[in-house]
Amino acid sequence: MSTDTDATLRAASFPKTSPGTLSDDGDALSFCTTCAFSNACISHGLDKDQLNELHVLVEHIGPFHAGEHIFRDGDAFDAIAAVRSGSVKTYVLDRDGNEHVLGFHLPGELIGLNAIDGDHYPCNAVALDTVSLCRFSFPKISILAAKLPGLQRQLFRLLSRDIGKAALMAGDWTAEQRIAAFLVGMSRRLSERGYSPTRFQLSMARTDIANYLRLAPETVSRALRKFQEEGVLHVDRRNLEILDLTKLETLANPILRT
Amino acid sequence: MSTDTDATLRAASFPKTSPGTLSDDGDALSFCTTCAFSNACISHGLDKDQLNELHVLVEHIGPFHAGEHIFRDGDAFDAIAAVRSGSVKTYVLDRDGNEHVLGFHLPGELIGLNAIDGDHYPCNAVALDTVSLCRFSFPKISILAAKLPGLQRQLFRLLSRDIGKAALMAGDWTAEQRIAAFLVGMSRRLSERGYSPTRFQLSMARTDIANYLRLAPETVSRALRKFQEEGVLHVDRRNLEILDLTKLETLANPILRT
DNA sequence: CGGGCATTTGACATTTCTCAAAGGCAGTGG
DNA sequence: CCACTGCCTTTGAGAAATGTCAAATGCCCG
Repeated sequence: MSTDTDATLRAASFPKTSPGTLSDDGDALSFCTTCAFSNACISHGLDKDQLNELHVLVEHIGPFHAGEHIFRDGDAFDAIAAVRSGSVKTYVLDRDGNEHVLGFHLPGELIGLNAIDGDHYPCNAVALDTVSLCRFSFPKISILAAKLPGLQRQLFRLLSRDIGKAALMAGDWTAEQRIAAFLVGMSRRLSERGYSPTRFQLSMARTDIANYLRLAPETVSRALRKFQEEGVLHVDRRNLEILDLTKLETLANPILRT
Repeated sequence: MSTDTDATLRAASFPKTSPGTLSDDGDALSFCTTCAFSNACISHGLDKDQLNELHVLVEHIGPFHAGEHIFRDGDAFDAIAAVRSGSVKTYVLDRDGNEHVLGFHLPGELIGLNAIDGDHYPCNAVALDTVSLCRFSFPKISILAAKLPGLQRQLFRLLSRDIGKAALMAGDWTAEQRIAAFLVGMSRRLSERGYSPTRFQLSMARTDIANYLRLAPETVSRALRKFQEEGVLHVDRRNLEILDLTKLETLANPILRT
């Protein structure tokens, strides 16, 4: 279960902030360079004027600090958000109180897509480190989407993509395959954002990785050690260096289907 | 791996059929009573005229016979479809040729939603028994969705819902919990369509159930026998009678989160 | 009636989990 | 600056669930 260092921030944070936050960093368009959603919209038929219409819907919110919740299971839904910086974990608690990690969200990725069906978020979202977000009011973006076919299409695509992604980890794979797929996935997602595909720092605890992959933390630990012994990986606490990406990709192949 | 009793039907079937098929059964609106999608649209703000605009996009296709493919991994995507009758299995083959069942689709449910992101279907869809479908051209329905906020919203909701559903089975649950959740799910989905929640016939083989739940067929068999010995279930080949739905729901509780 | 599958059973193998404990890094307070 | 405390992580040994393999059974359909 996640700790919440300052629960009082929660109510004040995700719900609307003052309009001023939009230009807090002095450049309302700056998120374009860090927000894959916005970028994708450009490449899917939105021109500059249309993109501006999208921009006025955006609120920059945060920062959230590690352990702070962005939203909680049951909170009223009215916005999706793109991660600008930091990383976010989404999870649910089952009725026995057990945590189930649904995913990790890196810069450029959207959170809250699974809330569109319903009036409430169906999961919790917590910051793993210092997190800034772009908030998109969903009612407003829906109205805009009706006017801008490119935006509508992009939203459909993003939703559709997540359906496929969720099925990814669902197969019955060995612990090593799962972990390889996780590492390859992190590598690819980070490199898309301009980070090194081979050297990076994990923002989540081993227990979170294990929970996400449906393994015991001990199994994750042992597999990482084995990868290190085989020269595939260099592990130093949360700092990773992938020494043989090809080997990991081969292991992860059947999962990633790429 | 699925057999395809008549591969030649494939190319001719899912792609457009003659417009005449819309009224083949003499009642262009008849699918409303069997298609949850259409029903949901009504209850989400579409009036009769708007629904008619939706109807002209619809083509009734089929029937497909057991083993026939509705579409295949890699086929060009341009339509989603609602199951009118029968049931459909979706699956992928990994590069080692192993089948992975993604889901089963009963009357009223949509297939092809995970294809919207991309120009090709990312999986195969095969009829498990005799199947009729309503085909919705996706480009056309997108255009209509831009005009009808209720339809757009409904599409967003359906996509979002599938993201959540995919995460459902992803947890690490015991064989009994998985099978209980599967049975409860079937029961609920069938009763939504007006069938008995306690007596029904499975349209899929044990191996498909096992594959879907990521269990060995033997494990499914043993679990069903155990349920029968406990008086929870009566099993006769593919005919099931649920004797103690409450017990199954209790087992499935943490998975279904209901 | 016979062939081909799907399903069930039993015995056994193996992966992964569980439990218990030690090690190590980080932040706190003296 | 150092010791302390707490949490995350790693290790090891044993247990349990599930998978694998092989074979028998029974159903469906030609």
